[in-house]
Amino acid sequence: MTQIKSTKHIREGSFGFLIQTLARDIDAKMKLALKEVDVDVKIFANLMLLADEDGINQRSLGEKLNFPEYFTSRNVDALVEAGFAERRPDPNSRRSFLIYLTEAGRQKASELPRIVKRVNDDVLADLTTAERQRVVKLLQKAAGIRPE
Amino acid sequence: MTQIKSTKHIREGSFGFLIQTLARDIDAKMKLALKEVDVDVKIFANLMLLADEDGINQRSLGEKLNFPEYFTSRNVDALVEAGFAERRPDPNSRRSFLIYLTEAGRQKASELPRIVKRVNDDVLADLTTAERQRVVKLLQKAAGIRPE
DNA sequence: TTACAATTCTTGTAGATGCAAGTATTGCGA
DNA sequence: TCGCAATACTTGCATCTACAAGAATTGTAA
Repeated sequence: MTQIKSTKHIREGSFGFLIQTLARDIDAKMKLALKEVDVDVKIFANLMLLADEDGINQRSLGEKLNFPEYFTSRNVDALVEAGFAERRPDPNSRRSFLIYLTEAGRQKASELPRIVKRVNDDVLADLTTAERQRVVKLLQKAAGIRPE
Repeated sequence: MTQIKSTKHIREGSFGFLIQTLARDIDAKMKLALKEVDVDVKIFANLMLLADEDGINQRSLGEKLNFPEYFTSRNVDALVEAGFAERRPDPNSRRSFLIYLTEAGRQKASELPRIVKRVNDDVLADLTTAERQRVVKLLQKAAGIRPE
């Protein structure tokens, strides 16, 4: 018998539904894992990015993470408050700040990659290594990221 | 030269980061698309599911969508308020309701699949048909959904 | 039957998020 | 150089979300 186009079928075959379901799941798992190192999930992405490249302004920080401006603004507030980063005046413009990690921030950031890896491995437990690589490549393509 | 393990590399190769980025993007697009048919993104998943299978209680509605209970409770509130569904007493238990779509709800639900399809197609524009099928299969596997 | 646990649903509350409006600064064309 | 648009960032507010606690009902075991 041919497959009925039930909404269940549509839903579970929907890229969007799958993404949303996985996003919720990953978010909860990250939250939990980040508790171990006392990092709020809210600031974690910023912290990792700054470890790689600080001395940038908030706008470009946000752009690199696909975060809206107001979000970055508040995230930097939280980073500063946690003692992980500081805003320094931009010598080229008085309307922007350059964000630098503190030593504490850099230290904390170094603990994050293993957390990320663990959560990813957990979520992808049912996939083989080859499948993981394939799905990441496909998602990069969908997200408009070209692998270097 | 070998690839440096920059956080940028880790981030963009991270399943979690990709999922979160895509989730945000899809959510925004769905919100926009659903405005055309005057449906809040909050209730849209419930509406679609109920079109396929109503007369179930809130608990199983939530389970099918991987939504927590409190979320379903408020979603049904919204559905009822919008005139798309009604709570009827469960003949088997006074502590649960069975949720049924109204005619308006059923009518509205019938407009949704094409919206879902359009947004999915938009997000997946850069992927071939074969690639789309592959990524959906892989995500289903990661989400623990077995294709029938 | 009685007491206690489990089920089903709701709600209070704190914090997160998104939008739009606001401030300050800079760039640029007339 | 004057005025207006663009840039960079912040904030108020309404809404949403997560968590935990609560209320009503039902199941169960002694």
